[in-house]
Amino acid sequence: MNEGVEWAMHSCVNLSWVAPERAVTAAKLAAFYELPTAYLNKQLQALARADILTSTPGPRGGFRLARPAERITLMDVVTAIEGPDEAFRCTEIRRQGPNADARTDNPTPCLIDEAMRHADLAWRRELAARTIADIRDQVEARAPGRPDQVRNWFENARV
Amino acid sequence: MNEGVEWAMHSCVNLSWVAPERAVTAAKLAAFYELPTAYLNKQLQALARADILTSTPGPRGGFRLARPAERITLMDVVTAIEGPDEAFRCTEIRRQGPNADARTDNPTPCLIDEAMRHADLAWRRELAARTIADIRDQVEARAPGRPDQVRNWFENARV
DNA sequence: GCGAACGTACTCGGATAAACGTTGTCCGAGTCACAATGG
DNA sequence: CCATTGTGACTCGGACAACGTTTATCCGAGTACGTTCGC
Repeated sequence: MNEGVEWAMHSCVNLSWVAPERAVTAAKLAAFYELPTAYLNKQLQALARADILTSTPGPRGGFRLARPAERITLMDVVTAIEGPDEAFRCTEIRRQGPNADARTDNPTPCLIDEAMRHADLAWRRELAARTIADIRDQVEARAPGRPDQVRNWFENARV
Repeated sequence: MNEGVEWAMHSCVNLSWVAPERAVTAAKLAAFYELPTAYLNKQLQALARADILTSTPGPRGGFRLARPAERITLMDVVTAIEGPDEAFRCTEIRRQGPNADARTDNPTPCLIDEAMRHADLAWRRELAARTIADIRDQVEARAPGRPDQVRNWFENARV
């Protein structure tokens, strides 16, 4: 799985602590975790394309959450970065070879594909059940000072 | 996800239809679906290393299931091919940067990692609940003649 | 005729290249803020 | 003093390389069978 998923999720949680009208630049988001700026920018663009973030160019520009953290699921973030395709892709090899199912219009689905999709669906269901707000709240419960710390650093840091 | 997973699963189902003492060569298993022989062989070796198949060299050699199909789960096959690592790997970026959690011995786990592992676990649970025998039985229910067809082809095919 | 040893062909097994996707980087287009200027 | 305009710097955005993993392939080590030779 793409490493950018981890970066994107942490960045979304951090963005959930800044004032809604304040935008944070990709450079600051990267500096926060010492990540390569240009590459994180690429991931943030993917989040913007998926309408998870909104991006504003120019001075005072940057990224901000496009909607409340309660409505951003981990599944949304994964889909934005990794793409909508599921991990297992059935290539229908049973249609090839000397013993291929004769009927090319065979309506019966590949049972292996079906089983893999079932598992994939369970995975997606779990991710769709957790939001950025859930993570944020749990962090706040363990470290009450964290929101202010993050907000202040983004406000004052000199990148 | 590795494409070999699909090949391995189909091959295991096919092997479940041959007599337990009859070994099938990698060449025949590959010809059945017109797959690249040498590369399928690589996947079969991985299955053998995971004790899912047993391999015997020399004439009349080949591969056979190491245990009844009822005791081979789809999870076993995926693990054998893809490796034991989970898809998402937490790199602990929260420990990096100016605002890193001060305590390096911080016992609190990364909550994002925890959520991803939870989803991964659900995925694994689904795959562990399905066996090669389940697939085999479902195929037989839909196509009663399939077992004989496969067995005979493996017996008589001239590769 | 029977048993054992030999040679042979066949199998897996791991070591070795090519292709694709991910990772990482760079510079240009667009935009907002600020400052200077004129009324 | 206030509105306007021009400048400038700052931001994202997509186009451009480098690395690593996956895909694909090949040849060698080992084995069981069939044959041959000796008794």
